[in-house]
Amino acid sequence: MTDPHTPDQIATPDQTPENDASVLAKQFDPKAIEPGWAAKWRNEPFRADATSGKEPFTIVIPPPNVTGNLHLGHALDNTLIDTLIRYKRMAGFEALYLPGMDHAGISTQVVVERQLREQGVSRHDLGRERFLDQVWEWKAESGGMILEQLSRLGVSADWTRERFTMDEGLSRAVRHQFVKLYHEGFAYRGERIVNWDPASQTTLSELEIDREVRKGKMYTLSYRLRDPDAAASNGEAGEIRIATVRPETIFADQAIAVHPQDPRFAHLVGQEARIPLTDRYVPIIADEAVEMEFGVGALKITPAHDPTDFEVGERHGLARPSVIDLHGNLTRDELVPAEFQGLERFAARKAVVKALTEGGDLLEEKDHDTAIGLSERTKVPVEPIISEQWYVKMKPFAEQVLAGLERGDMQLVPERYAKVNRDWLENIRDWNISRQLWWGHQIPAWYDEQGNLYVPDPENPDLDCDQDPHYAHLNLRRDPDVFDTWFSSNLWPFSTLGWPDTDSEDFRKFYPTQVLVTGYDILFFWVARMQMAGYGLTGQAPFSTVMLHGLYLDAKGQKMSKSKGNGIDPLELFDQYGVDASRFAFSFLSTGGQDIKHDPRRFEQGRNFANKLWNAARFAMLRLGEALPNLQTTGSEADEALIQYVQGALDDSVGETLRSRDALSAVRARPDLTLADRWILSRLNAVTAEATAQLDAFDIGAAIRTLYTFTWDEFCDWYIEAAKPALAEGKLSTLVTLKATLEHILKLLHPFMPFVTSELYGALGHRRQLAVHSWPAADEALHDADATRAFDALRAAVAAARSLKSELGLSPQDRLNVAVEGDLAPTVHENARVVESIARVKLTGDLDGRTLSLVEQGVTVRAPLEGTVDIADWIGKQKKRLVEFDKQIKQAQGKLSNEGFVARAPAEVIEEEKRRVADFGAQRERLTQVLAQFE
RNA sequence: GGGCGGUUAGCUCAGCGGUAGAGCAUUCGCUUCACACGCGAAGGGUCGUAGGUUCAAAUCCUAUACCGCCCA
Repeated sequence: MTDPHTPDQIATPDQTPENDASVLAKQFDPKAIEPGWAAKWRNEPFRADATSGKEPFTIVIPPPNVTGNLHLGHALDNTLIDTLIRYKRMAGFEALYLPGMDHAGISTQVVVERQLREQGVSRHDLGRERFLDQVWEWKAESGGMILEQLSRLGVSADWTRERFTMDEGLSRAVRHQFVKLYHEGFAYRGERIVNWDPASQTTLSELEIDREVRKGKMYTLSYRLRDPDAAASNGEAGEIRIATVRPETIFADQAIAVHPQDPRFAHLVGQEARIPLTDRYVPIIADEAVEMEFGVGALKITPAHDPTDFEVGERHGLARPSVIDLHGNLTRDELVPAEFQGLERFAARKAVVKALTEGGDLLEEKDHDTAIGLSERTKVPVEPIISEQWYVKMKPFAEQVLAGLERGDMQLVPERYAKVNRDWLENIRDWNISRQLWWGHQIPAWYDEQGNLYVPDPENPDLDCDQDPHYAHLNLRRDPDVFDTWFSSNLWPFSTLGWPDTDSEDFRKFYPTQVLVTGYDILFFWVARMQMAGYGLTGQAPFSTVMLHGLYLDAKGQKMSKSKGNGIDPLELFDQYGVDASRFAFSFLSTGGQDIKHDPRRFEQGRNFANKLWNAARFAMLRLGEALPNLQTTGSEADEALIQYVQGALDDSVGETLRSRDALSAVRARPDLTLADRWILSRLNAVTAEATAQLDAFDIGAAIRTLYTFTWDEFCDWYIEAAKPALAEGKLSTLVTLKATLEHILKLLHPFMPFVTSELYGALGHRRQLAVHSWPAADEALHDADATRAFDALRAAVAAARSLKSELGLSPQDRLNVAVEGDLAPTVHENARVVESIARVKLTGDLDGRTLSLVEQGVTVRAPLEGTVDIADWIGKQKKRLVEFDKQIKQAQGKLSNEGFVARAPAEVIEEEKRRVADFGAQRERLTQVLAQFE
């Protein structure tokens, strides 16, 4: 176990003479720079300008719960959002990242109630008004910590536009929504079976319930038939057997149901049977909802305590008395035998089972896995009860969304979620929007003493009915319930932008938004409801792209949860690896909406990468600093500008000089560019185009992988190494290439790793922060195929020389003499200095005596046979290569001699195969000669 | 019961029709004047299984096994 806070992670500046103030520390220390930038971005927010002429690019934050702490899901969401926002801002859009929070009805009320309980006070002791004061007080003091935590992530949000679902404007939006829905006939009151949470004393929507399979029992009960001679069905004469998992509800039974096609029971339909432990008889009915295979084929129907039974009851006109109260206890209703009255539901089950057993009515008890519903907040099993609630008709809105999806108004990324989205909308059910809570938007509905309903006038929705002069003669009482939390967050993309004032500047400029980024787990909860509200209230899709990412799982692949205690705190990851490293990991891990299994190695990779980038910049600054005093002005204006550009890196009094883009176009035309310069510029162009395309396709993972590989494997490992000789002599065009390429890379990486890139960009002498600079454009003029081919030969020669040194057991310092032959040998010789410097060898014209040779494409590298090489082993390896060459040649020739291939494959693929035959043929030939020496 | 995703090197994962990749781990050599959070060299995979389509399949189709998720 590593202590994340050990001081050995901390850079120690001024340790060596080299580390004077003008030079970067040897190791990147995130802690030294992150707080400054985070504070800057929090205190001087990226304000989006609603009056600018730029094209808008808007993303609204998935509002975190005001009660919450930052968890990895938030960190992932907001990293992806910020990456897109920073990219688009640099690319010239009026980018708006709108932050805010959700009041989170149940969660918040539960938190505050728990605190009160610790003081021995219940919310009822306080009363509604004082309780709400308490909640607001709590919110002001300790709520909303999450946004402070979020700002550590370095998000470039517009904090001047921060919103809360219960602030004034958003509350008004919620009221307008309800009033409109009511008067248009979409919002209605209805008696339905609802999911009741006996712990929090409120109804819950389907989505707020976790289904869990638990071990339970299935009981087979015997109900006596009124006609004792009736033929046996599934038991003895005079009885019917039924199966149930909830024997405590038998007192509310209204019928026994069998399947209409079930031959076992056909003759019993219409008969009556007696409920055990009572004197009450219920009819035997036939209904399609019964599964013949389930249990013993017959079920008791208890409309008040089961959703399916409720529907059966409706079809058959059954009464629906209830025997369980709101606290989950059996009622004191006369239906319930006295001995069971008032018992808690699970205690009641035991007591009823005991009584049934004693009475001989319980025939069988067996293990049965039952799916039960748990309140996702309180974890208590929900109780289906009948209650009058507010509902919204969803079908008409779902149809609008479906039509919109059909038209292509919205794109889902990854695309496969479009089907999930559609399927859910096609099977939509009405939405229970009332909650028996106090914390939330109280429903703007009033009742008079006769129970008549009053809802504000659509012309004046803001006026309470009890303030309305029209109703002055009435004694109105307001509905005590509040709306479901999602009845406000469904408005989030436009309520935050001023709706219902559709003329407001923000609404006109920034709505509809462009992208919505969130986890697929709230596709139904939130995304679909925003879609419906968007079409229903604003007439358009609230966003054009829905980007769904996977769930962040623990290292074992399990969902993180408080109860499991397997949560990983992102703040600790920030402490241990740095924020840039963490953002790197999130981006790197996000591919195609796949779930993400936590892997600390990805964070290490990010930390190492940030350090690599830091050191590349450190190197560049050291070289630029050394070179500067010796840069002689040639009098040429072009040179002068480039010298100033180099100087700008070190002296911020020079300020902005040439922009790196202009430096690139100026330097690319210079005839004295080295091969390495031409190569890296060509690669830079290709990578810029590639990463930009990947970002435009919302493939953030692919983009960071592209940039990581380019920065480390090409820029650091090859370009910097190859540039060292030219830099050592202060060559202007290479100095400029180095600086401009580095700056270009910092820009490309900035959306992903904003801290380290901003810091380094500043260290290079820029006063304006990197975030407000332009996204680099790919420039085809930099493309240089010849340079790529030649540099590849150089790399092959270097790799071969290094390999030889290793085979010969030489230490890196040993200057091995090597000779290079082959078609591309002239290129290698032209760049002898570079090869010698990188591979630490000496190129010689020819070598006497026995040699060890490595054959690569275009070049063969030979070295004197000395040192500790195991010849037999070496020959073995070369023979293996020979076999590999043969295999490749045969494969390619096979294709070329295949008529179908030659006739149908694209020309360039055929060319490629021909080239391979030639290349491998040549290598094979050279290798054969090499091996001949040893025969 | 319906739907979706996954199965690729020891581990965690990219790649998703045209020569099997990364990080970590492993072996060997290096304090080489940016970086040991580093540099260099090397070993390691018949891409779950079985069919099919195609000139060409890790990649497309069908079936199947196992793992996971969603809906009922």
